[in-house]
Amino acid sequence: MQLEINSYFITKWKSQVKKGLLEYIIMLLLKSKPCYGYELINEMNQFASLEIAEGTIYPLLNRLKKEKLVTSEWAEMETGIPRKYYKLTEEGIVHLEVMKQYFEALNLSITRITKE
Amino acid sequence: MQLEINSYFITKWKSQVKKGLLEYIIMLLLKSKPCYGYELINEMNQFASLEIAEGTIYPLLNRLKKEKLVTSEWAEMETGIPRKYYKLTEEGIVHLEVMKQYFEALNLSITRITKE
DNA sequence: GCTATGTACCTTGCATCGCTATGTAATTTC
DNA sequence: GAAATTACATAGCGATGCAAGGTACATAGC
Repeated sequence: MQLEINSYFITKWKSQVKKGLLEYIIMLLLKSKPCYGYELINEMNQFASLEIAEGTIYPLLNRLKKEKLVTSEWAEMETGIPRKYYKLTEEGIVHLEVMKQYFEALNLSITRITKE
Repeated sequence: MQLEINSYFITKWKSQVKKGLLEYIIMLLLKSKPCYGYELINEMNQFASLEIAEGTIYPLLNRLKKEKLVTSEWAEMETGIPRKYYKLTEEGIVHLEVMKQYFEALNLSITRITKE
């Protein structure tokens, strides 16, 4: 008997893994350089092979802004549509550090369990 | 000016990180040995420093059972309250492998971005 | 015996957040 | 001038961790 993968389960799971981790990854990316929303979607896809929807990124960025972890600024382009650039605040950097510690500790535990 | 940590944000974030990762960690633990629900809470706390509530673990185990990724079996104890032991199925092992690949790839990306 | 604590299971309802779907508007390409 | 791309935004749905509440039995201390 062939064991089949329940792709519905896996798809659902992947989407759940993104919850929280997305916020972390976005903040990591914003720490290295300010980005605009549409750009982040491409960066995520390229660097992390993570497909994310526009309906995910814009609410997320607004949440981070409301929490004062990022600031945004419109940038008029010489050519093309105006872009809203997001930048990590000092507070964002401090929070990112806490998140990093948590994630790395968690990650270590997972690695340990995996190798058991 | 002192930069304060918004613990509410961090608490919320940690809870979000657990979404999805919890399912993965539980399955990893169950692969190494069959466990009962109450035991998993302690194992999680000990091995992963992850505090999880009972209202989290029992619905999660039932979901996994419904998806046929685990089976359960009552074990009458010589002494003490009966326990419901959960065990990863063959299907569960195969799914866990897919999840492992996804998580490790994601993890690699995060490491890369962090060091950028 | 009786109370408190611990073990072990379960369920209801809320809050959060990724995603689909949809919309707007400007720009670029053919 | 039609189609595709860039770039933003929002409403509503679905999935899931958690607080809160419940049941039932076991054990330890008084």
